[in-house]
Amino acid sequence: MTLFERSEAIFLDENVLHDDYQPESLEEREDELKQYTAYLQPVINGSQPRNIFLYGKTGVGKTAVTKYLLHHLEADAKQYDDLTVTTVYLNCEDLTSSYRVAVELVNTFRDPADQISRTGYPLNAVYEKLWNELDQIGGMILIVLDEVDYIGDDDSILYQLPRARSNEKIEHARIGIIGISNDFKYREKLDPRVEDTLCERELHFPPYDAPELQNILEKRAALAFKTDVLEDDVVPLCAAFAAQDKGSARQGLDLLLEAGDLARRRNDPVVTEAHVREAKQLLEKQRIEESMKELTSHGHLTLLAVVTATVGDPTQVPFQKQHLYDQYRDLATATNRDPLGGRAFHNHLAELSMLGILDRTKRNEGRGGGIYYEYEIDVPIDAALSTLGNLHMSGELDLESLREKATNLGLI
DNA sequence: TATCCACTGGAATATGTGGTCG
DNA sequence: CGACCACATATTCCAGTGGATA
Repeated sequence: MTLFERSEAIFLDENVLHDDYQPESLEEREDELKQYTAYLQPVINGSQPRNIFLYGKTGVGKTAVTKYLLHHLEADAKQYDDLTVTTVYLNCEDLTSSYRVAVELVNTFRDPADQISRTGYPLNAVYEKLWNELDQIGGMILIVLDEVDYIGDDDSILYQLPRARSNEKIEHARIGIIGISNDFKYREKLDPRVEDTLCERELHFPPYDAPELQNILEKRAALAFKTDVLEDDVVPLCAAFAAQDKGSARQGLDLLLEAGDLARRRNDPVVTEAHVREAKQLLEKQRIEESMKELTSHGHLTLLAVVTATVGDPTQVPFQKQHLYDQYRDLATATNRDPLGGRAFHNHLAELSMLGILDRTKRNEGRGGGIYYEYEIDVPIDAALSTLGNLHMSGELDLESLREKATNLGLI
């Protein structure tokens, strides 16, 4: 009996739709590409590279264009004997401080057997190690910091790096930084010293509109899918969904991939509009489950408090903090945890709202009422319960009876 | 128009964990 | 081991907030 069998039905090469795929040519970004190339020109000439700052929403090609250009830059530099170009790409999404970024950089340069740990050293010691590594490599070193805005208020690395040479920390290397951010207000938050060095050259990436997205998706779809497996309205629909949301190509590609995968799993011969719509819901659901899993146990209890309150009295549905806090404290005691203070609980509610798991509405009832938020669960209750059920605290809590009650009340 | 409610949200400070180094 | 280090989470404190109401 064959357990695994390669399905030949839908895809030619689904990797083309994945995040890390590097296309041969880039669509719809000619102007940015031209400008960007000009900014990088000094590198080839062997002079001090300019720091470049890119901003634009997620999935508008910032990272793709950067990787594409740096790839070419490294390759084209090989023809000049007196020039070595090294590029480093670093995504800062879980590097929340300059310290972490420095550690990460040192580790990417070092041998896997010779890594340093994320804590323990004084900040200066890590910088020293970093200068050493950079100096050993020498030549032109371009450091890409994707999602720089994740580095919090401590931006010291952003002015240490470009100045390292003039401060005589290093002598054999010239450093250029390319910062990428999807928060264009980030620039204003920067330390002025950082702002004028990091943002020497700027490039703005606007969102794609529907026709542009459609063009991009069509090019990729042609490579990814077999001929005639896509119904005519599939690509336009993916493009439209992505355009009306954020104008992100990433989103459109994910949608296309998921729709294709859905069709393949069902052994459907073609991908239809219905697959796309279903894929959209599936992706959304995955996103939310993902963010629910990453919460701390108090975060989970907070969510559970909202569920409990909702099931307890659905007529009262948007709840005020105090009511939820009472529920939460009962749950915490029931699971032998010390309940958090009110302020911390408030932070958890705020975080859940940011993630789109709770819906938060500001209210002001004036004298006798005051200003407060009302919270309401914004994901299906059974989804919340099943995700919570898969986590560590299952067993300590009677989620089943909650589910039962919710079912009886018609909430599921 | 001044008041007042029920929080909100910033900031300073504390606690606990996981790490280096001599 | 003890002195130090960075960091995530919490706690404590408190100055706003802003519109319905007296």
